[in-house]
Amino acid sequence: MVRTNRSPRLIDVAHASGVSIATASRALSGTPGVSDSVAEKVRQAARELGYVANLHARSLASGSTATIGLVVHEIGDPYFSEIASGVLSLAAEHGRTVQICHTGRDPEAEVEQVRSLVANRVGAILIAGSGFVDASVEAPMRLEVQRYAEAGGRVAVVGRHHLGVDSVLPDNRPGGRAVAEHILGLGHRRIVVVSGTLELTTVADRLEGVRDALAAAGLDAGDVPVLEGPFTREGGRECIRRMLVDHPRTTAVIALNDDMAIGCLSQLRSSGVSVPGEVSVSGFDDVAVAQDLSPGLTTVRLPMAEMGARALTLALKEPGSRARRQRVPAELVVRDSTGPVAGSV
Amino acid sequence: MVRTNRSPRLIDVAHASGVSIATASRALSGTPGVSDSVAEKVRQAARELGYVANLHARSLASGSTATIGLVVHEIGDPYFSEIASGVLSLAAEHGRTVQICHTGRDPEAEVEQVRSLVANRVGAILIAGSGFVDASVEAPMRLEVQRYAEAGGRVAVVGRHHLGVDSVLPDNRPGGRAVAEHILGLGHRRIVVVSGTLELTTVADRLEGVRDALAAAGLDAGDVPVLEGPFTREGGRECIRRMLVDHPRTTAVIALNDDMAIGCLSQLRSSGVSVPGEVSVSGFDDVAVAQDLSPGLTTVRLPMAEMGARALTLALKEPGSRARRQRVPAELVVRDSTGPVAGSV
DNA sequence: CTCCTCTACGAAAGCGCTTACGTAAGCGTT
DNA sequence: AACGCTTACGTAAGCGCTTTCGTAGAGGAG
Repeated sequence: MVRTNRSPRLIDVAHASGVSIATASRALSGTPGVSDSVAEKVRQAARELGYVANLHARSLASGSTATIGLVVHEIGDPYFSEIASGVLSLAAEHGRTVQICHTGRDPEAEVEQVRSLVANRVGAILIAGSGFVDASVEAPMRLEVQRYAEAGGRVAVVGRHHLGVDSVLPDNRPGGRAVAEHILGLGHRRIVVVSGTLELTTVADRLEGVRDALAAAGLDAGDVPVLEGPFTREGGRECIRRMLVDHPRTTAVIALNDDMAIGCLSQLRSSGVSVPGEVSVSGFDDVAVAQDLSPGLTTVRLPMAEMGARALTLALKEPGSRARRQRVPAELVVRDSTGPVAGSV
Repeated sequence: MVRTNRSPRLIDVAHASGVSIATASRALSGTPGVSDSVAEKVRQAARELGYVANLHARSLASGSTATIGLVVHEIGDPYFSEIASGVLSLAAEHGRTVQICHTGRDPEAEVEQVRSLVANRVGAILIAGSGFVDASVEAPMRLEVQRYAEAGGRVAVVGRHHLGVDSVLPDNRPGGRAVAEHILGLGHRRIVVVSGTLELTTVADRLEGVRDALAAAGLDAGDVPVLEGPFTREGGRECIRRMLVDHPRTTAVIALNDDMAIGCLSQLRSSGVSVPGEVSVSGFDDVAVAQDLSPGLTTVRLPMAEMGARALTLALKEPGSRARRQRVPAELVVRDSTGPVAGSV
């Protein structure tokens, strides 16, 4: 902490405005019990002195913090940085500061980070990013979060269930179904799903949706190979390489997030496969660049920034008697990366 | 703050290990003056109780914080989120937490945010993002930062000069020169620069570099129009629209960041102009998607994450007697969005 | 054996705020 | 006029730590 030469304290403001420190505190924090005239006098004095409350002292005394903690998998990933953007903007409006940590999708690091946020007595914790299908992996996190919540802490998650707290949940399954229907509607039948690790609930849910559509179209799940790779651009490239070898006659690729889809486009281009001429590609998320790719990426739009903001809103609200769930609609956005199956043109 | 039912306090640890609270404090924070045997006993007790120090109390008492503040223009922007990623990762290694704020490139909001970080007594402040050419716009920021630094606060900036503090500075000018030379080397002479507002020093520096190259090639600055727009994808699109009307014979576009370049590619494609066939396009920054665009974007690589990490390192170091500057090399990365001028093939 | 120097520890004073509690004044009742 | 109620403010007790200062005991020097 900077011992700013003479950083004014509350007592200085109190003296300057001729009131007690208690009254000054009340006036500045808007606690009732101060006449308007006195309150204004205090605020004036504070302004003139350039007084700003010491956050730590305030937190220590009041037992509450204006800081909210945000845990993401990787802040450099557009999906998360857009969520963070929504959180930061809304938090700023509420005069709250945001402490961000990223975990590199490591479940242990995740628990670690949450623990440290709890220790730092943040006012609320926001957790963004998929959970894990495997309950035993998810358990420590769930425990930590529950303990915090039961002790009165506020938690909200985005894109994650099974944690027993308020959540903002994108329609992953309906979204998956929607893209798949779109692809099927274009006549594609030799389809491949390019997927992140099936350990992630997000992946599982989206895949579920895709399978719903396939089943509805009378396709067997076995007819549609699922290529699994890292949930990143590189993962997308890798899956396409495998696809070109193992499933060369594929006409459509359903990638389960935009990152992978971008990798798919990249690798298909390098391999001289035209999109959507020979192979159609779809993504999921609608990250900002999706529309500027060439071809523009057909994908499912998730309002990431809004999701972040809504999670914060939930966390800031009085806790309900039970965990609230807000569904966020996923909207199919058709662009140029998908087209009718080649033979059918 | 969560009044965790029985969140153990230092005094609990002290009692449990049969020492005074002072000794317990010293043992846990590693302050000398405690025998090894006692220290170990205390640590053991702390572990058993699940004790974690209250950050606010510690900060209040000690006058220093483990939190570092990071100010960026817009966290949703890949340039900044990649910098943030570097900062977060390194901070985690040092056991420091990071508070991020974004300002929407609004100089006033920027000062505001810095002020609030100062008020919150963060341990160090990192500021990422271009400054403003206009000294009068930059002055309040400079003042705030200087005041903080003089009071002993640690500040480091990335991609920004004129603030009189430690800085990590990408080679914007040499980088600008390098791309421009590359474009010129391909035979282009009817060139347009697509630029963010010239108010930004980053833009000005890169443009300077471009002009260096043009001059060296015997071109007059007047021969190369500079189209100014928002420093975003949409800005890039907008500039291309103007270019197609006002400078229809252009064969190469030098965009001063990747975001704009991506917008340029997008608009050129919509307008049916082939890249690099009819028009070459280059960017600047090498954000992660640049390589996955179609065509892959020729650009200038800046190691954003590393820049963030280096700024943090500077801020964590003992302050030097004078402001340190670290130059970060900018490396030309040639991909497919640039090619020889059409007629010359 | 006394004096002095270290070392290891405890007592207690804050850090800058919030807030429970006390009190004096103002006002309406009866 | 006495009583209670409300409002507006002051007093002071912490919040959970760090750190200064003081002291007891061990050990060495004389």
